[in-house]
Amino acid sequence: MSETESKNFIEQIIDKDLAEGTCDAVCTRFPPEPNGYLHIGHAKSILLNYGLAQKYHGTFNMRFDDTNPTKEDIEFVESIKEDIKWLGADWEDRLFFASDYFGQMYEAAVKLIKKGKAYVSDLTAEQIREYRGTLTEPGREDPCQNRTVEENLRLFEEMKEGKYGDGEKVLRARIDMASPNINMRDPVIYRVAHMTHHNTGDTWCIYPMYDFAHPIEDAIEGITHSICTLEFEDHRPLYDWVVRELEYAHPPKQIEFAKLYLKNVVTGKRYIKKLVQEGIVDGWDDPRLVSIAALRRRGFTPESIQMFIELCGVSKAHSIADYAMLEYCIREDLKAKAPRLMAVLDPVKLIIDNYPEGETESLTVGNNPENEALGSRQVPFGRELYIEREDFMEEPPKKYFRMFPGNEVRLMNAYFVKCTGCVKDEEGNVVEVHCTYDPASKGGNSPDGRKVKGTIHWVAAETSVPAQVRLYENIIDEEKGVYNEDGSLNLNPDSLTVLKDCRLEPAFKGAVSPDRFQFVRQGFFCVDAKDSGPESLVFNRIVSLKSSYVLPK
RNA sequence: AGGGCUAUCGCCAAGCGGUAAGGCACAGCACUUUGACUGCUGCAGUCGCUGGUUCGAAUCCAGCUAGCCCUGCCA
Repeated sequence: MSETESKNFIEQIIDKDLAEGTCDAVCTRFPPEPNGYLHIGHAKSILLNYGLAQKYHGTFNMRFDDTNPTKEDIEFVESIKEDIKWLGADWEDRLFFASDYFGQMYEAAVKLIKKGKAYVSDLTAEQIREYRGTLTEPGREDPCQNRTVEENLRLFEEMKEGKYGDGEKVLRARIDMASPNINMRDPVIYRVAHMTHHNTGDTWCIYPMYDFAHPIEDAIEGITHSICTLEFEDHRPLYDWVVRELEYAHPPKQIEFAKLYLKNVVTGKRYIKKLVQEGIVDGWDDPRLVSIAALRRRGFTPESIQMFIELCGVSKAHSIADYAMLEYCIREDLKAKAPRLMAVLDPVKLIIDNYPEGETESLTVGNNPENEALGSRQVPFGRELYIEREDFMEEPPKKYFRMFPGNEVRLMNAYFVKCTGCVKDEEGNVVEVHCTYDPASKGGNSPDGRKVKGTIHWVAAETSVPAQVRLYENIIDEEKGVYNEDGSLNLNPDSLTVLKDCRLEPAFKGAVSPDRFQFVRQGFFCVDAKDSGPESLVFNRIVSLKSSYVLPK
């Protein structure tokens, strides 16, 4: 970001902290719970935290917030690490697990008990709920809240020793049962859970709650700015309370920002689950979804996602970004760095009547006219080609520059051809377009300097690779939104279109598997990384896919 | 309803008392070996509403309205 650009509100807070000496370096972290796959929303948090550390020459930590063994699975640890690495955020050697701090958290709890700031409660979960009061009525004091320090110490020790079953006892912070902020009404900070933890095994049978654990994790790691999403705003007083009561020398500061939502996209786990069950998508990484893995498979690059997050900005206003912004970013990133090959999605034969029968030739074509560093390739040419069905019109509308009888166009990188007519079947469908070519115009320019207004792409019929092209659209109806009124998913049946009989130039062979492609709106073909590796290809006829013209019936 | 937060163009988003940046989208023109890309142009007389303070308010004050979050031994 250049210096002239304005700073977001978090940067303004950091600047102030630095200026006032509240902290002297910046340390951020990304603390996911390993309970699912990362999606585009997480990318914002990851890139925000990592970006701030970079910008301020500070550090960025990776930390799994694994304080609840009942909800977590080691399975997700690896996929999360992989996704973050792919996105480009580098935690170097700072990979941490909250569970590694269980000992320190236990000591912290003991410290609170000794200060008279925590007590063991015998209340059941249900009773605690009752005693908590409601949004409008204050809570009532816990009957156990006046236990002596010694008794609390003994009971908490016994909790740790495994003397009590799940739910039998909890440790509560003594704050204020009448607080208008429900989080401050003597929150539970430790619970009993006899369960094997993926990291600590059976060492512990008591586990700290998020509100107690998180500020400790941040303080231990020397995090200066603990950035989280808006729903934790109400928890900040408790975060600050923990940090203050534990008397950390350099208290971390919690800052909240608005989550990133994307228009017309499903992120809810239960909905994705439903889609998988119904066979509508083929998993959490289906290209129509927005998990990091799905975006990767669909052909998005890390750079495009970084650009997108940067473009979206950071604020506290609830917002839903337009999918078009994401598409803009991938176009922007790929346009100069991906090779552009020719593919005909809806082929119709083009026959050059004056081209010698049986002859073929090989043309040298640049891989990307905007980037010569990408080199060139040989493309076969011959008498029979395929062109896009919509690049021919028997009776063209005004301002149609492509093939119509009598019109001359350029076959990209090849020759000028003049359309002479077409052949139709008994139903009136065009089956062949005919033309003559100008041998002097090889390479796409005529020595006499005459110009053509249209240039179309093509593939040589004989050597072309038949393919099915899968067109992915987001699965949600743009008009009606993600869910129906009854809460069911609103499905767009056209979210996946398979175009059969597409024709690709031979260079696709080897570069990609010819039967499986993906399509990003406005013309980017991307290899399905799940099958064929991560190269991305730019499809050359962009406008044809926006259907600027109504095709003849 | 108690508490917390938010409200500036269709979508993001600057703005921090001196007279509404920018990007996406959209539209028009020019250019072009793809009608793309690129370039240029246009796109908020007004900042949720109503009052007030001020020479001056999107910015300060008061009141209202709308939306989001909070009553897990989840994070």
